[in-house]
Amino acid sequence: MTTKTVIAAHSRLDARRRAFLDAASIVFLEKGYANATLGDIIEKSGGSRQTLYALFGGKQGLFEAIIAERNAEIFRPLRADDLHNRPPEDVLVEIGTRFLHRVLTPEALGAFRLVLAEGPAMKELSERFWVVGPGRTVTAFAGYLEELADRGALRLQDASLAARQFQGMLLGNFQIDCMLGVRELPSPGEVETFVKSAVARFLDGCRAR
Amino acid sequence: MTTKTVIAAHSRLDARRRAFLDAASIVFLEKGYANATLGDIIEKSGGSRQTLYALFGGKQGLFEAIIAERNAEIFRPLRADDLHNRPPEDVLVEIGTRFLHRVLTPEALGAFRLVLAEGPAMKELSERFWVVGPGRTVTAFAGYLEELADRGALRLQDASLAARQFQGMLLGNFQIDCMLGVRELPSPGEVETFVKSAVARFLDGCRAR
DNA sequence: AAATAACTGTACTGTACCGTACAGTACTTA
DNA sequence: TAAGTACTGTACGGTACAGTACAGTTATTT
Repeated sequence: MTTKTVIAAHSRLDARRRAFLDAASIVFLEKGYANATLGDIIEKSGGSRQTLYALFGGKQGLFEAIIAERNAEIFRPLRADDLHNRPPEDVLVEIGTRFLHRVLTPEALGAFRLVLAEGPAMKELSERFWVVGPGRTVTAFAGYLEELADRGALRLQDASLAARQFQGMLLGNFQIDCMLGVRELPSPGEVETFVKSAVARFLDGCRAR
Repeated sequence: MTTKTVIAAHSRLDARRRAFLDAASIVFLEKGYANATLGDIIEKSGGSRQTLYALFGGKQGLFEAIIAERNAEIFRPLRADDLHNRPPEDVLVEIGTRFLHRVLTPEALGAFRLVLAEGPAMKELSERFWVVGPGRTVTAFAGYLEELADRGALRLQDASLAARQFQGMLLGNFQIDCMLGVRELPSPGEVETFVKSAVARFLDGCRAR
């Protein structure tokens, strides 16, 4: 078996894989895990049942694969190289805005809801989700706040606590309201206003006395 | 049919109703809507399938009934009469603590998760949930903040915005982490520390400049 | 062109479970 | 105690769907 064979084989399998993942992503997000049927997914993907089982082992395997992928996409690190020597206000506003724009999309909210719904039944799934998701971002915030505190730009007793408060403030009711479907997604303008206000209040709160 | 008859009949039906609600509550919270079976619930309740259908009309009717009940319980108004002329710090800390203790229970988190999970499939359920739940509490916070602003105790551009930030800060990652099951419920001490810190930061943030 | 790998399509099995029907049993009231 | 009400238990219909078996078809390599 030559290298060429392997590559060709891989690219063919990978194309099928992609088709399944894309189809499953749509169907699961639309109907939820339990109400999504493999028939729906197979039809939409253009593939066959047999191949699905060969690639993912079954419904749950497919589900976990799409959650992992969505997750990597949604929570991939926020680039912040361009913000190096800017004042904390600017940095937090900028990062906060990017964060919210990432999280407040139909796909991200849908993925979150799926994990919440199936969480009790798939424990390690929610753990993996948390580690690369909310856990990672809050750690990143905490790191930056710690740095500010070390430089004396802020007074903090507990950077991790502050980071959790900050992240909560940002997500605030946006996430809940949007997941519940009681409001549409905020416009970029609304996000910006909200973040600026939150950052100002937060930083002033950290500087008082 | 005399009054006595009616009362007696009611109390009998009500006892059955209770048994079903209690059982369903446990089973739904444990397994999620889709994975909970009526068989489980009937067995646990000690009642019969027939009576379940007579009382609730089916699975969804039962589900909505338990969500409504849980909701009324979890989000019943927080009494605050005792806090009348206390300083804002004390009031917010006290109310915030009570709020968190209400929301951070297995039952409340479970109900929340169920509604989030089934939300898209049951639209008006999530709306009703929001109105008496998160919506009501954020409105209450906004009202109080507005009052403080009118008295000049605080400077606020937008009380509703501030209330959403405050509520988000409180729930912060507690709610997410606990719903995902990646941490245990916080101890009363941890809640208190967290709320005090959040309130201090928030109020200082509202007073700066 | 032969051989093999990568699929597709259909059909089937088995099971789980919602909802209904019905016949029977306990409790309540008069 | 008779009449009615409030149930229970079992059994069954119907359906939906995950997973498997297998025979056939198209691409890829040599």
